[in-house]
Amino acid sequence: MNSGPAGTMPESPLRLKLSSYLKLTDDEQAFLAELERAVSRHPARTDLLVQGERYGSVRVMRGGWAIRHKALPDGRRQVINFVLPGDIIGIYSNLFETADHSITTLTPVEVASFPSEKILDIFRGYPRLAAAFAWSAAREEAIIAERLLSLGRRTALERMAHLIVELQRRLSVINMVENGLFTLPVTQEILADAMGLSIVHINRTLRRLRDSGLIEINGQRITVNNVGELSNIGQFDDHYLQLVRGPSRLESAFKGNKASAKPKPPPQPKP
Amino acid sequence: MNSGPAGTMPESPLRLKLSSYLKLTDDEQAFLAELERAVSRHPARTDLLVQGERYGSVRVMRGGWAIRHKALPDGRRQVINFVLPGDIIGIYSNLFETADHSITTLTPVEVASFPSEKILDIFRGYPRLAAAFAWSAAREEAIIAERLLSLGRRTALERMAHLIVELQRRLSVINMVENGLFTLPVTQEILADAMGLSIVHINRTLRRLRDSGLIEINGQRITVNNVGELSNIGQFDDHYLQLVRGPSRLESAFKGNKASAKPKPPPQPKP
DNA sequence: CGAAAAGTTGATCTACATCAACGTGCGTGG
DNA sequence: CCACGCACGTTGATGTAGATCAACTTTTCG
Repeated sequence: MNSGPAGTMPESPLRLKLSSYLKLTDDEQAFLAELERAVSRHPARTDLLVQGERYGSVRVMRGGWAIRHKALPDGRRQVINFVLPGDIIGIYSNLFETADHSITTLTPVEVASFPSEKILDIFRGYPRLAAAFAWSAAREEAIIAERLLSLGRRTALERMAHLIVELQRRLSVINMVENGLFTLPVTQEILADAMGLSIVHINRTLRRLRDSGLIEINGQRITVNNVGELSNIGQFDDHYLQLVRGPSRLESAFKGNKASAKPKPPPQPKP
Repeated sequence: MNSGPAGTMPESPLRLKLSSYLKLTDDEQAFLAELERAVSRHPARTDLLVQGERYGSVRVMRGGWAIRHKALPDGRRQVINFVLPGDIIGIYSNLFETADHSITTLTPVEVASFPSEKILDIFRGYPRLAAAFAWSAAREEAIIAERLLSLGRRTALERMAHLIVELQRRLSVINMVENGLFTLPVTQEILADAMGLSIVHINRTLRRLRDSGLIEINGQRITVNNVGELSNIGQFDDHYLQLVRGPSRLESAFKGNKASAKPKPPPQPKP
């Protein structure tokens, strides 16, 4: 691993992702760039964080894939989520003493990190940015909740279909898909641990998807031939991914700026 | 349902919960109380929020039980989490346009709500409180992640054991358990939807736990006779619940206060 | 009190796990 | 440059946790 400010600073996937939610000012972009300045590299199959370990700092994935996973004492393992470029590792769970999960790289990876205390700076000085980070955290939770629905109520075939579509969508946002083709640097064992299935069953399920012509796989390259049908099978509803940028609900609050604080008529819940 | 400022203001479960993370100043407590001022009541089996619907405001559970759940188009349903007193409903997902899940009450419920924009006020004027809220959100995500581990890699018996211990612990923090006895206002159908199992199998699993003397059930009252054994069965590691209050990692940052980076005067302080 | 909701239990079915054996690509060291 | 080893993928045979179906009992509640 190799640390320190990077000489070149290419496009930041995080900025890309946050921009899909909120148009960032120059000031905010500068601050964001500052946060991502300390970059380090790690080879594939490295633990960036180990369950039970103390948190160090907040990490921002700049390139490569990783998984967030939890293990049972007897060795059974569950992959909670895939960590893709632009994802923030433990922005809030950093407030915990120690990690309740591990992060392991799947490919060589480029990670920026900044001390946890800077979160407070964001809160204080950049509330809009803080909201964007919060949005990103909410999105991540939504992804996990959707995965919970998969494991609880979808069949193996549906789960696989759903996962493939989800990854395709998430990667699209950061320009990592071309004509339905993208890299899936993942063994069947990892897929099994992500979907709560056995390796063998993953293999058979992928075979079914391949045989029906919906996807093609060559090594780590996967091509989605028919997103529509795949989405149908997985009962995929992309709402939870927050891909379309509606007019931000907070945009007005940001503009009027004074926000509220006191004078606001008691809200009327329960429509 | 009955809205507006409540005449009496008993102990706030949220304050209780946050206090387990951070000792709140008088000022912060006052602000928190202000946030919880607009209280409304809802009967059992009411939707507080429906998948696909627009978010209204941030809600704080003050009393009663609810579930957060997602449904597939064909009707299959997954309970994502149980919403208990002190839990905040959608603090960050409020930044989404519309909800990707539903919230439904299980019992009569008392809910406080405040407009989403106030989140910005918290960021700006009460960074410590913002951190406490973020901690609470991280804790909720940790609970969901642990549930994902359950559905993916634990057997039915293990899942049930784990869930019972989890609920017992969470309820303990807000003083809702007495000698291992607590109210579980939940049908077996809901348990089934939470554990990704069938009703019948939930029934048999509960029977096994009852027959082995680990728990007793009378209507909606459940008694845990042997937490230790139940924890073993469920491979329960309470780390993710963040129950023990270590010295907050940010405590020092809060004290030294200036934190780091570009010092910006807090633009919008307290009311 | 009567009906619907919730809980219970046995019989049977099945999606997925486990076991086993073999194929295949590839990185490393000789 | 080959070969050996090993991680990974594949496929068939068989086992099983949990689903489904069905019938019945108990509780809840208008």
